Amino acid sequence: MAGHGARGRSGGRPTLEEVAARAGVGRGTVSRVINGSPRVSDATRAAVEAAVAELGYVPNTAARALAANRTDAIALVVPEPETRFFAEPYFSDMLKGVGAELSETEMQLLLIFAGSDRERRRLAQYLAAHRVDGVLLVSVHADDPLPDMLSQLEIPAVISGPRSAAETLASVDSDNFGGARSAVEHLLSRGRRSIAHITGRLDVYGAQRRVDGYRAALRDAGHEVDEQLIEAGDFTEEGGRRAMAELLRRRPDLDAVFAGSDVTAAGARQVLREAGRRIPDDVALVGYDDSAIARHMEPPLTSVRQPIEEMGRAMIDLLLNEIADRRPAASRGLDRHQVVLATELVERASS
Amino acid sequence: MAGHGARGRSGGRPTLEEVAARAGVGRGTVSRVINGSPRVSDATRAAVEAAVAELGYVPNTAARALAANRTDAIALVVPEPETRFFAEPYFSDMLKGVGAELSETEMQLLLIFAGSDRERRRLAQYLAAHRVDGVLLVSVHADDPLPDMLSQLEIPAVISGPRSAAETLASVDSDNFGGARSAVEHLLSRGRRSIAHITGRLDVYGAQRRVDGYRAALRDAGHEVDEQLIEAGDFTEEGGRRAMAELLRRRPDLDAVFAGSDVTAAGARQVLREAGRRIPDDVALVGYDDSAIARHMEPPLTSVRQPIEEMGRAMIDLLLNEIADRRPAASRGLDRHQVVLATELVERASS
DNA sequence: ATCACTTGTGGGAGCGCTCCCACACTACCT
DNA sequence: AGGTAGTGTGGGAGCGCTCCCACAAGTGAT
Repeated sequence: MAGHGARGRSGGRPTLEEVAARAGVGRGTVSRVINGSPRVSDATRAAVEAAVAELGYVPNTAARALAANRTDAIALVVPEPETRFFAEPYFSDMLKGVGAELSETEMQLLLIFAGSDRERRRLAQYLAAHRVDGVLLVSVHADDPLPDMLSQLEIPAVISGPRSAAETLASVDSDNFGGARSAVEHLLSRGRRSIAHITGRLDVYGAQRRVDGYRAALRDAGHEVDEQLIEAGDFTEEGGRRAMAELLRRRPDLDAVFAGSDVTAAGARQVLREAGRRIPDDVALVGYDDSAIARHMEPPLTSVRQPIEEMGRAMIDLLLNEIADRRPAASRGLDRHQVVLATELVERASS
Repeated sequence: MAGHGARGRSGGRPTLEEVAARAGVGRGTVSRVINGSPRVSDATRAAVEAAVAELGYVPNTAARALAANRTDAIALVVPEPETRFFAEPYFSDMLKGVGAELSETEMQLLLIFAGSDRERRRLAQYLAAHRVDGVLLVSVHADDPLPDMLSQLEIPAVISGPRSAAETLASVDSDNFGGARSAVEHLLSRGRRSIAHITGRLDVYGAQRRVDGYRAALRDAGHEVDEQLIEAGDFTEEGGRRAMAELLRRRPDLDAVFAGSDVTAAGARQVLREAGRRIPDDVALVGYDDSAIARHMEPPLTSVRQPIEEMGRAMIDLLLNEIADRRPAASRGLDRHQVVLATELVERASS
């Protein structure tokens, strides 16, 4: 017996070779047809396609992956527990964009949660085995080792929300600076003059950019920035309450608040109410994210919308380019791939 | 030059062969160590493991898949659009159980949405290419061609919620019969005598079983079943309203309602209120699913809880067995693999 | 001592592709 | 006529594993 040569014969899935025999051509030619190479005559192509159809041929992915050294799969890595993934519409919107953009291609999307340490180790193993051609990274914290690991393994990756202005990975972001600026400009145009800002977690780059945008809007309008009106929050409701109380103590005369997130705004709103301030009559309130909270708040919250679905699409675009570029040892690091998408101010009754 | 032999050499990932050379053993031996075969001496095993560690060897999945004809991946197929997946806690709970059970193994989980026709076609192609070793099917409609396709392709599959009593696929279900019976027994024990039932969609097997359980509970308690007290619903809120109105018209004296789902119960509750019936004083109400709706209803709804997370775990157990069994052309179809898990009645103020 | 197992090991063959070289042909220039 | 490209095609080699056969060496019963 020659090895295990007969394994899986007899009625198994047809192979390239069998298609070639049926079409009366060579293996290489069938491969070219399957992969859409232009160097095939129309007659031959038709013959091969007929054979493929008759035999119900479907390429063996494992063989292709082995020979071509690629997997035709990319991973969306969520460094959070499943629970948060389902709780936040952010991920669902992002996934929608990613899925839509990917449906044009042959790429398979894998969704990988890496919330626990255990899961992180599994993921590391998984990536080390190069089981995907590229990685989409969402909601990565500043000190996460994941991005560096990906660089080390030379796996193409795109991050949503760069970790800093010096981000080395390809990244997609919304225009935090512009979004914050438009929120403040909106408040100014409504005649507000004493506009406070409750920031997000300042170790998140996007939160820093929002502070920058806040400052820029004021300065561009000829106002000077009063540091007393800026108080650090952390994206949470509790943080919003704390910061609002502090701001109210320091500057009881403030007439507007721009919060770093909708959740923060919800906390601020509560404190404002308790202090007897009416919204928007006494104090105008603007949030960030345009989440469900914003729509359901009383009064409905003006908020800055980020185009999350489009961000997902853009991430796929970038990633597919990275993957394609890598094939013929491309001009790496020449042009940095950073995409920034515009935000939109959604005006509601709170301002 | 011999072919493209040098491709990927120089600093590429180490191969089995290199590990073997380093450890001073043959290829076969390394393979045995990697795959945990017991037929290796302790000394040799240690030497190989050292070499693996030194070289940072990680097996090439594609090569393994090609040689062994398996993929080490299973798919969780959701024949719904992403939106519903995120909206319903059912999926999130199930995923939690599946993930937990799978984390013990080397299997990779793929999440595949097949809501649209386009996505369905892609899925069919995907499955035909045998890109997974097994499939988990959730929330499948009675007339879905997917299960048959899987049988045809001889891909191991487990379905959550059998399509009928004659389900051929391995399946995991909660005890719909017992759940319904315990709900009705509960109402009887509370002194209710005229207990109505709003069914789920009767083309869903689980809904039929609930009706059976309802009947059995009444009969076992020595009551005869009044068909006038059974009205078909469809799991929706609107269906609940319609059915409740009808029941109230037919039997204005009813003093309890067992609804086929919490959502249905919500619809029924609304109609009861409008008819001036107090819950639970005039009419007791029990739902099914123990969803968030149940907890937040006014008054909180007594409901039958299904152990969804455990169902996820059980599905993985079954599927892994199916996959293992299939390898050596096993005794197929002898014992049908049907698991039924117990439900639990969660009593709240509505009954 | 002989036979029969058992245990551990090496390595050939093969999984089904892609890549690339070689080789026909054809077409168009000198 | 000879050269030089360009097109289409066939098929060898190799991707990195697993499977299995062959065989060495040890162990015990006869």
